[in-house]
Amino acid sequence: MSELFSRTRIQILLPLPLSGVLDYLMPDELQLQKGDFVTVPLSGREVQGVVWDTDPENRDVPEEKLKYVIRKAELPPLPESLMKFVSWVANYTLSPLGSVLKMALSVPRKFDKPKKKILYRLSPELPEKLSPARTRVAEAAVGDMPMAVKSWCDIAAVGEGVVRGMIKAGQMVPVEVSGEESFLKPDIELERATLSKEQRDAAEQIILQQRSGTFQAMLLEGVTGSGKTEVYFEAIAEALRDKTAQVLVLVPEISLTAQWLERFKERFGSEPVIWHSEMTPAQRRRAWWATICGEARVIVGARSALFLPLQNLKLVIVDEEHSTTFKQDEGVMYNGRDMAVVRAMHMHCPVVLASATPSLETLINAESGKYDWLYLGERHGPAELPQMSCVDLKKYPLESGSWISQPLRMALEDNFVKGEQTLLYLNRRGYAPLTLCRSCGHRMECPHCSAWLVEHSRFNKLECHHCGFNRPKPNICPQCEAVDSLVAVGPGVERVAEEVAVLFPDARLAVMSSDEIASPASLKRMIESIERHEVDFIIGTQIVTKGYHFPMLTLVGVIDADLGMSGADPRAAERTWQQLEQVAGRAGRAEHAGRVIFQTYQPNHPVLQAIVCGDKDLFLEREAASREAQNLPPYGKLASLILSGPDRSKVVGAAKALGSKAPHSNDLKVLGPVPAPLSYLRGNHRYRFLVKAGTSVNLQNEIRCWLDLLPSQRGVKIQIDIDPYSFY
DNA sequence: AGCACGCCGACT
DNA sequence: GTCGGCGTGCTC
Repeated sequence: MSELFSRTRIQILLPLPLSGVLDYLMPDELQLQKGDFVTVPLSGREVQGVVWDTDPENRDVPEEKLKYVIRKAELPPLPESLMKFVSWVANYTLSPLGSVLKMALSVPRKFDKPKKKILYRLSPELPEKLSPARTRVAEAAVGDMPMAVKSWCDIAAVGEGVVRGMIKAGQMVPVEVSGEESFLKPDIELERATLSKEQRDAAEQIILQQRSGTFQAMLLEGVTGSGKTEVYFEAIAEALRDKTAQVLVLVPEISLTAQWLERFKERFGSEPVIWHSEMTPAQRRRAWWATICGEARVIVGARSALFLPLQNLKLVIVDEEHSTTFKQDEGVMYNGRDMAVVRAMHMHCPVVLASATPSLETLINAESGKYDWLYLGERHGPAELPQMSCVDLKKYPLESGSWISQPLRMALEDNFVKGEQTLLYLNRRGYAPLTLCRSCGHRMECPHCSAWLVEHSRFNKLECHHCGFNRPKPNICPQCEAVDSLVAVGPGVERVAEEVAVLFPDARLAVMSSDEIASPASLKRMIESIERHEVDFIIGTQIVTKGYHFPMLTLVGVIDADLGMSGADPRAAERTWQQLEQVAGRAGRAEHAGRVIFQTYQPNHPVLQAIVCGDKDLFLEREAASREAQNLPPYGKLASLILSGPDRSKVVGAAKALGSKAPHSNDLKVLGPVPAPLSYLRGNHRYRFLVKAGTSVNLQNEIRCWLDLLPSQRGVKIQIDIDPYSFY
């Protein structure tokens, strides 16, 4: 009987943490193809998924278990290139396939047809005379394209009342459209910035590559202010001459790119489509639809934008490619910069990695010729760097409770007297990183993590920077009950600010850290205040390295240049270099010459030496040699495995069992298990393995086989991080 | 991710 | 004796 009906199996991938597809039956009335969006039953509920395969011969699951697909969504299918990319990322990161799919489908109500909307366009019969505001609206029109009231207000820079008034007067007429409101098209014919010869050459190379329709990674290197953005804007404009081409621009933190968006708007007449995780459901939906329909031409986004259903991707840009924010450190752990290269490879288009301080990985790829290398600005020879020097803290010891050495203090004074701005850089939030009982030696630690609680004097609180736990600062030691015995040890930006306030009672101070800056708007306010020279001393964490220029800033003091130069992180030196270089780049941008003073206990450390002589090549050479000697990325492959769980003995047991089965060969070493650098985090005990392998080893396969030797232990979670950036 | 199944404490 | 806590495990 059942043979009379064709019971065709198809394989559906659901956006759930499942490692593979589930089989379903295809109803006769539906012709389902790979990539189609469908709704299927799953243990009593309805779930949306994607047809991943249509192999009717696949018979692993008994037929009586199979259920029918409920319906097909009216939606363009998931592009095959995105399916390929999802599979690739799952395989590379050792994540469940469904978890990766979830990143591509993280859009609410995407299956509902967009509902009808009323937009407005100019009436064909406009009166001769219009008020100035209404004239602006009339002139802002793009052809006779209908737009929402809000869009009219934005592009004409008028209030909503003006547009509403015109509607009432019949000067604008309503148009009913189905679907989401369109995004404005970028206008590639607008007048462009005049490019230097060097910029034109770089842009030309990207354009040639882009036209050839083949994959190529390209490093676009140039100091801040050298015009990298104009170069790739030019390439974007050229790519958009193809009327269906899409361009993807990845940026480290979309919330910090207001200036970038301004420049884009100036060049292309409208804002690009934006994508990041903090968007509202309605915004996400609109951007996602515009992307899958091919209407979105330029998409700017955080790393998750890589998983958008782009139809005709012709160019990928990764701005600030050295930024570690491209690395996702939870869930599916991927590096947005590296995955952008893979995405471009699948799409047969070039990818441009832009930075003033490229990552060592990218530089080595450029040096070996694997990536094309485009420079802006003289890279060799004498650079116009600020005058840099070290203060050896062994020679000029700090007084107790003071973090500013005598030579630095004199420089601060000198600069203050001259009426110029000074930045004090310390990458440590809060008041003090450690609170200690003077009478019993008790350290205030987080109850959920093996980490000290950081004092935040503004709120009189102690806070854990790893899990967010916080408590009021006690007056009595919780251990020995001594009264008023708790003392702050070590500096944070708040404490340095306190010291500056004592040294310079008349000076105007600004503390810049993520604690002070709650929103992009408050950041903007602070930057403008600094630009207006309403501040004499800026005391800031790495938030100040994010590419602002303060023309009146002529002195930078680095409170602790040794921070982050020790420890197990193979990229610590490089990161320190990039941060110090970016901080140094803040000094003396305009006509004022700048100075940078580094306080250090290790004035002979190669990183500092290289920075102080301004010898970037020397530093990179040394750093590359050191990584090569240790077989670390990019000369070797690295993965971290973290076992964690609330029961310490279970975690240790599982780690030992796993350790005894660890693979070993000439080309692959497993180190560990050892307690992870934060051996207790958010209530979980953590043990870590590091897997180091040669570049020819298939690291993922080795780890898969290794983990398959043992059944998964309940109560113990295994986290795999391929090419880890975080060593906590 | 949901949702059911399942095995131990405070209620009518 | 039941209601319900959320730990574990499966979903085609």
